[in-house]
Amino acid sequence: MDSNIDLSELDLPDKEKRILEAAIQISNEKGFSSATTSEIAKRAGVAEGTIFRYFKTKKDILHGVMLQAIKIVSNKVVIASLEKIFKNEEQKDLRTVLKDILMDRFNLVQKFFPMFRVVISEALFHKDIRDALFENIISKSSKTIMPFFNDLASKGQVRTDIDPMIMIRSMVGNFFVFIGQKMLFTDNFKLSDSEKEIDSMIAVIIDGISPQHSKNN
Amino acid sequence: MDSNIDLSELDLPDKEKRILEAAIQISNEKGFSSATTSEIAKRAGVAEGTIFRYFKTKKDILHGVMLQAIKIVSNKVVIASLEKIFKNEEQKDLRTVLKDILMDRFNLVQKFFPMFRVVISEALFHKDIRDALFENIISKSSKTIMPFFNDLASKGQVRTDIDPMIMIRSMVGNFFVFIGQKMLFTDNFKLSDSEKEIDSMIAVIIDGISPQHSKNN
Amino acid sequence: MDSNIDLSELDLPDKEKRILEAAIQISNEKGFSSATTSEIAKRAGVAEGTIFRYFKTKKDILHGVMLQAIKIVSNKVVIASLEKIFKNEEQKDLRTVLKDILMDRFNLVQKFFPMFRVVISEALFHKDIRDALFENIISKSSKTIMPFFNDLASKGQVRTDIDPMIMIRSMVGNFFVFIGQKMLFTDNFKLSDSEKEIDSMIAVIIDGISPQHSKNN
Amino acid sequence: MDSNIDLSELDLPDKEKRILEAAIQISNEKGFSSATTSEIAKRAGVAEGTIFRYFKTKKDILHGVMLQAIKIVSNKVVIASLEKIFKNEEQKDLRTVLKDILMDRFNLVQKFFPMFRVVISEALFHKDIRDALFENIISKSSKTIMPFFNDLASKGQVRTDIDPMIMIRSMVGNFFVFIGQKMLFTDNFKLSDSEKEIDSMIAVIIDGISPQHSKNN
DNA sequence: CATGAATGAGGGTTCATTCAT
DNA sequence: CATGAATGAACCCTCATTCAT
Repeated sequence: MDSNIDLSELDLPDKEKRILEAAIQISNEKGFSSATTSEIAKRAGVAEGTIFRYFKTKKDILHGVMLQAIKIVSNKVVIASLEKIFKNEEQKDLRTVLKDILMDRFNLVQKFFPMFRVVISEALFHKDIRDALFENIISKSSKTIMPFFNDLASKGQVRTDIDPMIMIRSMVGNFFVFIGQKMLFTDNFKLSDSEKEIDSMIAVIIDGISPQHSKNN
Repeated sequence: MDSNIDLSELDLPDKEKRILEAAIQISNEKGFSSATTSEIAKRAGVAEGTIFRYFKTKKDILHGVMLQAIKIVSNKVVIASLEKIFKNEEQKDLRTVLKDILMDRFNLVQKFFPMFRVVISEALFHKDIRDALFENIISKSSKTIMPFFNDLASKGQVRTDIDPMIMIRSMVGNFFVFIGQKMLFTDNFKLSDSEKEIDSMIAVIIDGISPQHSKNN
Repeated sequence: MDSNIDLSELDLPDKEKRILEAAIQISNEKGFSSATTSEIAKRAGVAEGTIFRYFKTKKDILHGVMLQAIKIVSNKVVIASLEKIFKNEEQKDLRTVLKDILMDRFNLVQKFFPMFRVVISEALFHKDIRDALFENIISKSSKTIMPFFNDLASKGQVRTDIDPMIMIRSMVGNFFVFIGQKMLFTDNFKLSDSEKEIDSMIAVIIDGISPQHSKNN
Repeated sequence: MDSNIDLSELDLPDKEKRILEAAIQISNEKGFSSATTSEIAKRAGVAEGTIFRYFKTKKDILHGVMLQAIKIVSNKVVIASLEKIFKNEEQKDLRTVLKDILMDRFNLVQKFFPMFRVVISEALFHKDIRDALFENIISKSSKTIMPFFNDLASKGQVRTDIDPMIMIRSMVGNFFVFIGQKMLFTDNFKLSDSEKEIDSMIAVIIDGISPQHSKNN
């Protein structure tokens, strides 16, 4: 879990990037409020004063992290999602599409886990972070996924008797518990080792925990 | 979210209890590392020095909180669970049993949410907390639930083609996302308003997101 | 100018007194904003943190100083003034009364010069300090002195064709310039050396700078 | 009190002038030690580094200000004073001459009040500033005013039984207290509103506070 | 056992000054 | 000459911890 966050693809001054990376790294190790600006500066290889040229207050570093998280999610998670999905949905069935998406998302979350850990831990206590999370990520993602779900529904691939929100939540819930278990409770986790587990998980998402006799014929 | 944690049923010196309650309350509001011993003392109605009679360091307060959380979960969640389940399983079907359990669990989590929020936020960063969580709660719960699941399986009420762990995870995942959404993103949430939502959720857990035509006949 | 302010007669906790004294001493040497809390603590013989048990912020130390200055002025300058004046006015003429008062006041200001220097320098820039100065000292003193002046007027000892305020200002002006010159521009000033100067000054206050031929006969 | 100090008549590089003006303005608002080089630079419209091309250290800015103050006083206050006085003294009596001078001086001090406030506040604490003040302004002014006073004395217009220094001090004292009251304790002060007050003040300076019956006949 | 005054290390932040561009 | 990013010492202030009462 050495948190080599790579913000290099972002268009930021070198030092600002290094400060953000250092902040994420250290916050990932001990939580944002336990990360000191002095340590962040040291890890970033800048003077402590330099931090405050780029971020007015320590809290603003966190906002900077959030902003990057939002950008990454917007660019990579949501938009890339759509493309992948719409390329695939014609040829493949729901099971395969879901697997593609989840595997991809797992890789992404794994890569940005330090960042997400920080954001989540802060969201637990600060409404403003939660609001940013909601407005920029959750509601945006919802708006993107909804049409896809409606499309699936119209093709008879998902239930129509249930609010799509709740089905999405099922996927998200499975996803997060899986992630949490792997990242927090499993040492040296490798996604490739878990393919079977993911298949099973998708099976449960799609068909539930009830016996399958009636369904599969 | 006014966090009236009540530790009164626990066998602790009055002051220790009040310190723990105060620590939970304040940590619930701003996170443990942002809670100061001075504020905890004030809220607990004791002198600051008194805290250090009961807890060698501030971190030990957290361990105290963990310990209580573990006791509560052991006593209430796991054991009470079993009793309820085993009383009911003969008469009721899976759907009803699940709903009973979940509703009860929701109420519990809601009541102890402050404590859980603190534990979770700390577990995000401290392996020792995670280990305590795992050994005392997760693995214990697993051991308790597994036989029940096996029993369900033998009665043909749940799938046998899937590792029970993964099915449990599905339930847990749905549970946590629901809890998270309600407690963190919904103002003035009341569980009673959500019964329909819970029914749908259970439907998805049991039958998945795929269309139900073949299944229900 | 070694500023041995002595607040011992004031009813304050020992440490608070020492902090105030140290703050006055150091501010007297370099100005309040150049005095650091670390140096104040060192001079007061307390830990830096101790300062903040007694004064919430550094600025509050200044308010503390102001408060003491106001108390001293209220108790010593204004009230004692009155007593002295009313004891003497029957027997002595204006010249003697003025001299008594001024000499006494000079001694006092000299003793509390460090404190006054700090207050004045802050008053130059901060309206709130000026307001405190005005309400607690200036207007209070005015109210005390005015009746005395009116009394003098009714006895034909001072002019009635001029607003008493302006006459008081003349005394105050002479007083301050004298003080300023002695304390700031004269090394090792001793008041006793200046008696003749004070006599002359009083002569000018009373009779002005115009030739005295017509007057003295 | 918007401190539009205008140093334009001085022979200085444009940027140096702007830096000095900005320094005076800001120091006038919050005191020199609370004025930051960054704010001075911003107000002057130059880069922060540029300040240090013209002034080796921040303290040197203050010396620069002092120097300008001295020049202004030398040029305007003292020299112009003389001219005015010597032009008028033949035709007018002491009262009128004094009024002319004071009114003119008031206008000047008002205009340069920001600069004076800074100089005075610094002089309170720094002997080197006091020394500069003394050598360049006080003693110079004295030397200029003394002959004028002697001249007045020889014409029987001022007392001869009193050290002229003390009479001058009376004028200066009245002057400063008046200025202080108007500039620091009066909102939106306009000199023109105070003509009567100034007349009274001059009356007190000239004739003192004692009753005038004997004198005026 | 309980207190809370006292501590001082270390927190976030500011700012005069430097120097590569 | 002018710039402004970078610096780091020093600032004010907080807080877990101690200890005399």
